[in-house]
Amino acid sequence: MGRQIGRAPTILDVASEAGVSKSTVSNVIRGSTAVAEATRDRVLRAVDQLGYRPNVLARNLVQRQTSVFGVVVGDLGNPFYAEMAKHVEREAAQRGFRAMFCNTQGDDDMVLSSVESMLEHRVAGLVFLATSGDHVQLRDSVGDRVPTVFVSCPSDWGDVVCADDRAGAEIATQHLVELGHKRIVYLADPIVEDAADRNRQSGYREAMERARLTPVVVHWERTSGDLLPASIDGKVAQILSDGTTAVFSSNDLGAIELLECADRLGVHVPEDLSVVGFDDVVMAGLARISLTTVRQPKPELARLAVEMLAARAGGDVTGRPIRRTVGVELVVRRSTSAVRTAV
Amino acid sequence: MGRQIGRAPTILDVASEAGVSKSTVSNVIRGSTAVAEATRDRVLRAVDQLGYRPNVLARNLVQRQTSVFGVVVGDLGNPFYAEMAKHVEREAAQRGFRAMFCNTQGDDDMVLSSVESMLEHRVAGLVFLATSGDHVQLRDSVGDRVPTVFVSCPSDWGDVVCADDRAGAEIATQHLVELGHKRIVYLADPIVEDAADRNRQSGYREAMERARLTPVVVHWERTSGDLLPASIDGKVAQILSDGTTAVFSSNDLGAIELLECADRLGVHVPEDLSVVGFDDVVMAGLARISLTTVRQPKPELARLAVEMLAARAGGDVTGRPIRRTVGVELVVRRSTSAVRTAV
DNA sequence: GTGAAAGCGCTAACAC
DNA sequence: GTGTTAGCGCTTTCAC
Repeated sequence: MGRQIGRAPTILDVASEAGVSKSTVSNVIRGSTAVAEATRDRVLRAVDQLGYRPNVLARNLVQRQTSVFGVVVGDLGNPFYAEMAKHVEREAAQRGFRAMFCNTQGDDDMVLSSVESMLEHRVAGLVFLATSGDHVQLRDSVGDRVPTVFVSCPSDWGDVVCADDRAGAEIATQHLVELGHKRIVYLADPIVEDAADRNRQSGYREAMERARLTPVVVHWERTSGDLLPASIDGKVAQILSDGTTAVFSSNDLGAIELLECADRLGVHVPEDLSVVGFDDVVMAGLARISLTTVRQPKPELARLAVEMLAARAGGDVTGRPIRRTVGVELVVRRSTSAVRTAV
Repeated sequence: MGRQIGRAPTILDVASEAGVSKSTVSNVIRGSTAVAEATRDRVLRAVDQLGYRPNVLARNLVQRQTSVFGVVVGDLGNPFYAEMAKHVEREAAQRGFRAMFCNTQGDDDMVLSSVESMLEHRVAGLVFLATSGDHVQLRDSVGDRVPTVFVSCPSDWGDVVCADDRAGAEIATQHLVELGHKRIVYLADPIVEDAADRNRQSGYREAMERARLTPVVVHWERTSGDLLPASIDGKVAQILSDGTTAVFSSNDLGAIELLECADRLGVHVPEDLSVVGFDDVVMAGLARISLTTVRQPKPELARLAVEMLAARAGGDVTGRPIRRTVGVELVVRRSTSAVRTAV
């Protein structure tokens, strides 16, 4: 008899409707082995008529693998991550993969539980988008069961695709040095993943030391992921009061917040203070922001990461973790200028 | 004996390891019916030792339903959508649902194929985040098999959760009217979903007519989703040349781009031109942008949408589509001011 | 309280 | 070419 109403039609319903066996239907659906023209037509008609849609779950169960990537992202509210997330999804889709997202708000426990859930969903791969997490515990939980790629956040395990943080920081600092700045502060935004921050810091230090200048690292404090209120003005005022004429922020968001502070404090950028960021989010290019920054090639990062994952998922690549670094470039805008000669 | 190596352990492996039947293991995992304390411990130990992780696919297959929502979003590069996406994911996670995202770039075909794929994955519900698509065709393809909610984009089918577009546009326009502006242009950004745009336009028209002013609607042209190059300066110059002193943009991104244009053209905001946006993206609050705008309550929109979907998925709500409208408020910043008295 | 057995919707040999 | 069959890993009656 007919199938139960209210239930999605199955391959069996199609089979009986078309008067063939379910394997034949299966063959047709997968565009597989030679099926007689006439049979295929009958099946297709039945599919159409019943509004049949293959159940991916069942397929994945028997094939023992899905075509879904799990993407763990710190904060979609941060334009850099949002832009990266978009590119990752696009690249994945182009290769026939869907993307499951988890926004962890930078909470380590959330990272762990999200990953757990994704593994239970048997994702074909895991993408970490700039997640700072306890990598040891994470590694334990992921094991080597599923291909994993860290994007824009160097890790000591799993594949890594990241920008050349060290070189980027170096050219950014060098840019400030060449403008004649002596007292250049490195402003560390806690949102930036630790390992990435270390690399950027080391690039900064290198450039500073080469110029025989003293590195000064200041840590930005954040209570949440949002833009900060005026409460940090004091801290910034202090930084500026001791002769600092330039700041290199570990990311654009921090730099933009600094710009806000400076405006509030009546400090002119770039006349009194030069500011350089890192990332080159879209916002940085707005005329009113016009932030000099180090551009990360977002589409390329995403492409390489997904390519890697797809290759591993398909078994085309196996073995030891692969680490790819892509170049960055300095985008000079109007937040930096030559240091003002002392009066 | 022993399970095959290289394969994830199954409930059966756990069963034999613990010396019980698989149903017992199943009972333990689901924290279900009374299981003897001792048995539970043995099972748990085995789970731990084997690193067993339940296969959600198998569970979903037999239960005939997943706990994954499909989220269709136009462009994660647009901060408003990115912020909404984040909230939707958070709300879903809190209720035990995962989120599968598709970024459609505003391409109708992409919407359709994304939805198709998500339905094949048997998502428990569908969220449309401001997707302008062919709703008729979409409806055909979704049918009434899966709960669907449109967020911030009114639709004639499915549940709808959206801001009060009409009222928002009205207060925005009213604000400009009260500031003494006579020639107020409505700038329509094509990114904004059609139905939402219509509502905003109608609010604008109403306020204009009440003030006995002539509505003027100008359509923004976009070649891609990105911020526009200087190529639109001409068009904007033209708008401004005919005595326009205020513009109400159908969204913040358009308003911010207008700000850019104005800067380039040497038009001062708000002295020469007042600008109001719609959405209140984070960027709008930056001191350097300081855009007067209509705030959409993003967290609330997301919460209501997910609540709705979860209720439908759980069968707690059935029947005709429900439409919820949430209030908006005008956030006055520094992009608007009283019209300058003619010299 | 625990186990046996029958599926969930599909794929993938393997016969015919 | 097409049909038969045996699972994929789990839940869920229903006996014991």
